[in-house]
Amino acid sequence: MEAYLGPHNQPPDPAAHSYRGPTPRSRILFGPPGHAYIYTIYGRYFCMNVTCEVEGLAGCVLVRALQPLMGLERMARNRDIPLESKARQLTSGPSRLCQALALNRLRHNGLDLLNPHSALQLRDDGFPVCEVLITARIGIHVAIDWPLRFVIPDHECLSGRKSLTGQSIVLG
DNA sequence: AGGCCGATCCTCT
DNA sequence: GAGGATCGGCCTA
Repeated sequence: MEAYLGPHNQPPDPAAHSYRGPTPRSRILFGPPGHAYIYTIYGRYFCMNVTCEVEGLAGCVLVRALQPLMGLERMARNRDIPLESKARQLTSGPSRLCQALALNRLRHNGLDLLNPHSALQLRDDGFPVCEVLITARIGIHVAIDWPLRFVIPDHECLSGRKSLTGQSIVLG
């Protein structure tokens, strides 16, 4: 995951969509926490974030990768890649995982991920994360060395193998 | 009204 | 490792 900070932070995060204040696209970021912010990138892909700050402030995490546990064949079909593809090919990358889960801006932007009636929900599956590596974010052209990317070291499904240098922290 | 460009992915070398 | 696809959104005039 990667964090993108709202303009209330000092210094403000110039890589964030919320940098210049609310716009029609970024209004979800200024809403309540725990909601999906999905945007179109390069005219053909989507990326999904989870809003994190209280209503009125912006701040989110971009989900860059996930480990698929079930429905792998369906994800492969959604991605239009061979059914026997490895997990990494399915969901390693912010737009790949949106393809795999068939997430799009029209249907999923703004959904409350903590509402048990939502079509898309965020739940704790109890996965034991014991070590997190903090690195620079990927694919941006400003604030390129801010330590705001959080990864599980050496995980099979990591996106962007590059820039794996950073500070390691142990949880618990 | 027009122009620029991106929190990417895939293909080809 | 480099380059093209592709278009909505945001800025400037």
